[in-house]
Amino acid sequence: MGQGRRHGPTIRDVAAEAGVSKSLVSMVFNEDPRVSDVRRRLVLDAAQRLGFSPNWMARSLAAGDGDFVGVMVPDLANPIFAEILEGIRTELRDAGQRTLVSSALFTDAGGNREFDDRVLTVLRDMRPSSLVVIGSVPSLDVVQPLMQRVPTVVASGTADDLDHVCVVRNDDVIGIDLIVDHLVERGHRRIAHVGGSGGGAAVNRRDAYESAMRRHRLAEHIEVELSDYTTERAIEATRRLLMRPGGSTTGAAIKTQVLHPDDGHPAAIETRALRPVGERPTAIVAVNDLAALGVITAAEQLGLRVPGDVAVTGYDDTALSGIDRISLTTVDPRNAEIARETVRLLLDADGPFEGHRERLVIPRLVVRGSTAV
Amino acid sequence: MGQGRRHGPTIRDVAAEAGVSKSLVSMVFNEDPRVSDVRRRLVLDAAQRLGFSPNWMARSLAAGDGDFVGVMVPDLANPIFAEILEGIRTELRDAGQRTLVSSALFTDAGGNREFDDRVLTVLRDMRPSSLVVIGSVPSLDVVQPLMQRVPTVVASGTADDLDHVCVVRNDDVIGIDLIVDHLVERGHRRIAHVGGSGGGAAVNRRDAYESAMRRHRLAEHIEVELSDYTTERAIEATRRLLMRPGGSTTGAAIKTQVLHPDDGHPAAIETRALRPVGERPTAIVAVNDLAALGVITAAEQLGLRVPGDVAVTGYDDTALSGIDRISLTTVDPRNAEIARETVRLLLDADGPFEGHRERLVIPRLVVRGSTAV
DNA sequence: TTGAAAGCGATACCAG
DNA sequence: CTGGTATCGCTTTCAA
Repeated sequence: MGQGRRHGPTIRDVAAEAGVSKSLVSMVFNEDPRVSDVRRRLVLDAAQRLGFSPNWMARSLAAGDGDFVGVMVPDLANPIFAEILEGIRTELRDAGQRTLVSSALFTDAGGNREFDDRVLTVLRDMRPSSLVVIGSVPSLDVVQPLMQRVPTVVASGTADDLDHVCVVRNDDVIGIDLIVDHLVERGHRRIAHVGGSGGGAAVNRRDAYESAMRRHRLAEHIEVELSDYTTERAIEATRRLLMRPGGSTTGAAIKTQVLHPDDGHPAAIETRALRPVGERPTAIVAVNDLAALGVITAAEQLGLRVPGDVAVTGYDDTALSGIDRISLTTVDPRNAEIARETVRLLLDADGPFEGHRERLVIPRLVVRGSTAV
Repeated sequence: MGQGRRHGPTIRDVAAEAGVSKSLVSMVFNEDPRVSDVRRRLVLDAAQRLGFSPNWMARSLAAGDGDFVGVMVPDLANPIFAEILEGIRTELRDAGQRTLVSSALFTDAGGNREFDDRVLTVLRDMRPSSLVVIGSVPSLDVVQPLMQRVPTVVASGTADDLDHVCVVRNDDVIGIDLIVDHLVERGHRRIAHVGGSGGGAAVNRRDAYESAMRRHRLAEHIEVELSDYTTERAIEATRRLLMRPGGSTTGAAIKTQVLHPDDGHPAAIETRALRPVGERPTAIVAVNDLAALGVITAAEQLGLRVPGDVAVTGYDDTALSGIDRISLTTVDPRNAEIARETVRLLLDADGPFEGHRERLVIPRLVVRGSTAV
């Protein structure tokens, strides 16, 4: 029977306890200005006594609006998204807004990362008053119905051509320009790029790299070795980049120690051909910090010194790059600013966005040891 | 009026479209075995045509049970929690369970990390059929009412004395034992510890360190310098540990370059007193990888080589420790196993847990360069 | 089997 | 300010 008070007190209980009507209780918890202070205290005390707190589901269901900002972070593994998340959450809280954040990624049997669209379903049903997506979502069209109803902003991700969305991200063109300018200034001419694959920012950065090179009249030295955002792919790409194509023995033959991944001891000695100094890039621009790490690792395994023989740059200014032993020159995308702008847009909006807008934050160069002269 | 189809199709629409009653539609979506195949197809087709999907809130509200596992991750900034989360999500999915994960932390104006208990409210209202907390929550008592209703497990965190909870974590005593045994085996006797503060695992690990030292009859060399899990605190602790107390000049005077955090260039030269070799620890056990990084950084800034002058160990086996330039000997807490065990407990439970249980996973030593001989 | 009616917990509108 | 009533979208008896 309904007697079993299985789920805590309801407004009816509070109303009874306070000796008022259920409507009054509802109004009190909705901060309706029309209730008298006396009544308010009466209700609040009763609620306190009963340990009552309004049921959020029932509220959204009835009101047709959950009155909170829904935040989706597909990829929690990426520390920069966690950073942006905290920024947004903080800004939102300062603005007196409630937030509900949810993750949506999992790894399947094959080790592939998949997207759980049920999370979107829940979010939709909860009727958030606005939506934030941090990073890129595999299939943003699942959110499409939601985006048409509430203002939606994608922070630090891409959502090409998608309507009713505002994208806030750092300006990759400026960031890469800063990097290339810096390298050129330090005397580099043979500047290569490791990246270009993995979607979103990767393409922007690759294009920006090529433009910057042309701007410096270094078009002939443009060289892109494909890699995604991971250290592993970057290691492979860098090996391709630094060694003679096809492993030919024309270049200077060098010994390379391949370290065993588990114990750090030499597992094998490779003798392969490095590209000769005159043909080899003296600087490598990686698509992000993680990839830059791969570049450094690969270069050093090939016996090259960083930055002595080859300079390396990253992107994102993750905690990693600030470590003494890494000391990576990189670009700070200014995530705090991205978070701030995201929240500002959300608060200013009083309805779904029209068309597709973009808001670019100006990044900043962070010079460290990996490009020292 | 209600005509504005503001929120997508409902079961009523589907019922009308299919020419059946709303109840039937509900039963179909709840996989009630009593509906005939003909009717089922009829309903399913109609739903398909209308793009209908059942509203999760309304369902939880009416059914009094959301039929999903609620996962809370207070601290998304820590990569090991993200790792466990993905593991749990994957296991749960393989078991055919829906998951809703939510974060609950934000940084306030003062830079302190605060806990947003409203998230717990939502979770409670959604009526999850079970609950997972990844890591430690500041105030677990907020969840208390929930824990009494549904099976709750804390993965990789602590919840001392808390009732109706099962804790799954790695066995810190075994982990630290492995570390200390390894160091002793490599000839170290003056082994110090950096950690002990920050709650939860920190205390366990400190105690385990002291026990292990005593077991090896090295009680006289026990030395703990307080630090939490962060690189910054660890740097400070390590400086205290390696320098003469009070900055006296009795020890060998050495020059230390303090690098400017922004550009990696020397900002100042400190001349302070290092503890003499005979008194200084030859190995430092850090509470976790991040702290170990601080230990390495501080040691090297003081002119010591790692592992040449001092060996360093971490804990957690984060991606960081595997990097060539870091190559940190550490302990793998076997997060995948923790995730697996967590889900197993949840699925086996058919009601809230009784008392306070703990499930310990046996960790594994990962030897790398930072303790090389 | 199926369909009608009574909630789940709260909001919203209405006349009193 | 008050109650009563309709509603939100779905589940769940319980007759038919």
